[in-house]
Amino acid sequence: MESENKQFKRYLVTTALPYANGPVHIGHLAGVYIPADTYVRYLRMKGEEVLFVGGSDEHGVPITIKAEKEGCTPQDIVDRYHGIIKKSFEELGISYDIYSRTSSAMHHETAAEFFKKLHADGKFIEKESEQYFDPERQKFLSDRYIVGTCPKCGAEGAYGDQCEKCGSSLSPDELINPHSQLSGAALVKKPTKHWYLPLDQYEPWLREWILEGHKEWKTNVYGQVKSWIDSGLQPRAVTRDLDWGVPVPVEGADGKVLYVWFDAPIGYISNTKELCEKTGDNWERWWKDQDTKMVHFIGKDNIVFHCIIFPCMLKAYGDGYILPENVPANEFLNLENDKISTSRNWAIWLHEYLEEFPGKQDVLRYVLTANAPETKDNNFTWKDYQDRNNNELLAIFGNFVNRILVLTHKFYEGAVPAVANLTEADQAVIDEMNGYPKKIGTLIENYKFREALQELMNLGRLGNKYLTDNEPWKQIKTDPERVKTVMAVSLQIVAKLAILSEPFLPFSAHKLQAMIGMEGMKWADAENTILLPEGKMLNKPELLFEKIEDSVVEAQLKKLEEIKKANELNAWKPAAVKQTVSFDDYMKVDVRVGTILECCKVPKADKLLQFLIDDGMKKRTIVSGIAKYYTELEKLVGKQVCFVANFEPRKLKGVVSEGMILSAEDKDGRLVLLTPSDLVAPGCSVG
RNA sequence: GGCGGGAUAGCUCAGUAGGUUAGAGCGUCGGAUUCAUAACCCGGAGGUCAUGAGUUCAAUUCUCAUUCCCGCUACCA
Repeated sequence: MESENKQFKRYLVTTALPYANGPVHIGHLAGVYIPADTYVRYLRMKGEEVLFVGGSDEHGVPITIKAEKEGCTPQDIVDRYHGIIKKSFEELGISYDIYSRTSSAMHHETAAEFFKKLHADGKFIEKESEQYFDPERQKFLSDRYIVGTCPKCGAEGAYGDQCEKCGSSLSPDELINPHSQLSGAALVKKPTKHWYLPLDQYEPWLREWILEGHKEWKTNVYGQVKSWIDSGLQPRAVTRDLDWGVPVPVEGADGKVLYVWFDAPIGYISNTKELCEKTGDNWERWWKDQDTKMVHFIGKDNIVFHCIIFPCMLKAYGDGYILPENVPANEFLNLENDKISTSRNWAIWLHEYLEEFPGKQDVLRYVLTANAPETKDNNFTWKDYQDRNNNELLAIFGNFVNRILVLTHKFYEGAVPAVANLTEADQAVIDEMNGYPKKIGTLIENYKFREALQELMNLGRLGNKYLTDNEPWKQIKTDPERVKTVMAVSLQIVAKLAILSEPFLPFSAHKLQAMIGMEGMKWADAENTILLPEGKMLNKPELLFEKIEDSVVEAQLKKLEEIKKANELNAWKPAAVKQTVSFDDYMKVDVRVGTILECCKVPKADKLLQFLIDDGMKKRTIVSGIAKYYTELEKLVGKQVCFVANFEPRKLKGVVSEGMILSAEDKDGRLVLLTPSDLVAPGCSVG
């Protein structure tokens, strides 16, 4: 099963489908799209047959929510973001053979067919469960459409999966007074049928295929897959009650669509078909031929889907579908020491970058490759961006090219001189430079893009050193014959750079190739010593990179600073006042003061503290989710707190809690216990 | 809390199937140079390899515990 030695006839390369509810940012690029594009460009230059497939993931609940919020249709949302994403990828030079979308007709057809066959072959199990139903709209609601009062912070408008006020994750059953976000109607529970893929049945096969057969996968990927398999796989629902997506194509499935994780990876197949239909190619040779090598480029949050679930789907389908040979998942990129976040607008958006930094695609590609999160989360800073541009890309690569071309025009009016009478040192340099194509290529084939780029720069360093060692600007006065050889050798290095930089820096590579009159070179060509023959006329040199000034970086930092400020201002206004309640209703709640007698952490729970409270009559146990904010527990003993005395007891992590301790939630989410300003008798009521 | 990944020079990262002085790039300091976008080239300084134990003749590398960061997942009457 080891693929190390196997020779493949063609490569199918996929990139995680970006979710079309927002634009693409530098985290996506560094983790997925730039490494994938570098890989693909390299393979093409090697003369391999490659298909590079991408597309937008356009189904799922968040898109429908966003549409609801903005008062438009889901299709409007995905049209907008698909447009932005596709265009920005093109401008960055991500060289897809096809970038399509899961709302396409071809995808709907393909995904439906895929489901139908699995269904017909009995690969699913069917289960019925009780779900919330909106009687007015006559449909089942997904978690996100169910709103109610947050059981934790009491905020109105908490969603069935999460309260945005306090950030706690919820299940619809926990919500107080659940009702429909669509109609406002109170919800009822009704049984609904769904189809499940029994992943557990594929466990022995997964073990064999990955744990035995793919020990070469990256540690983060292998480790996570192993832990999933070892802890026992569960059947996973492949359908949902929703009206946005691919309708479930069997009888009795009205109002149901394919679950987005089931539908999205099939998009790789649909998009392949869409392309092949246009070009007259046979799509099956890409997906059903053991001589095709499939590689999925993804981020670490996607490992399970691409290593376990999608392979199980393909395996269940059978019919010769191939499996990925590798899934080089990357870690995450931070921005200025803070997690990138779409909702907090903490990101550098690709489409904005392209607008603000015209012609600087390669700078971004360079920086994100040089600092790619290949083994651990990395940090992007604008200072680093500037340094890498000014001190590496420009100073080593751009500068070397420029010095050579300027000298060639100065000494020889732009005509390449001949290599003659090589010294030992010349030969050593030639040998070294001829080794780079292989060195860099091997690194790329092993997904070590950062190191590969480093080696490319080392070729530039080799050139700079050779030049300094031989000082042609001095020798031209004393030994012009010798200078011809030095310049000729240097020019071959420039030519090599023009070829080998193409996977990483396609725009600059093409610019350089045009300057020295080289076109359509293959990777293997770079192994030849003489790429620019004697007498060849070079075009006028232009600068490949320009210096990035402090002011540019400062402007970007200021922009981020403002986002941070705006976030602080927006995030914390007091919550809207809740619905009016009657005095009688209020009096039903019995709030009292109690004295803390004991306090300890609840085992195996991060957030829970267990209190023993003197309520004036007895000792009662109350569990409260404030462990994060109170670490010195001994200091709490003796303090008085307010608590709800007449809640039904409830079991939390095995401990029965008899009430709820009241605390205030500060704007940063911190919980602060409420304590009477003077000592009072335990058990006295608060009102 | 469970599982996975990570913690190495001022910064961003490599690395060690355990073995004399732990690497690279950038930054910094010094030198040399002027063909080149004040870029290049040479040299120096800079690390108790997160913390604490254990195994070993020997641990940054293996084992265990702890702390912190990231992802998945559980708990917040």
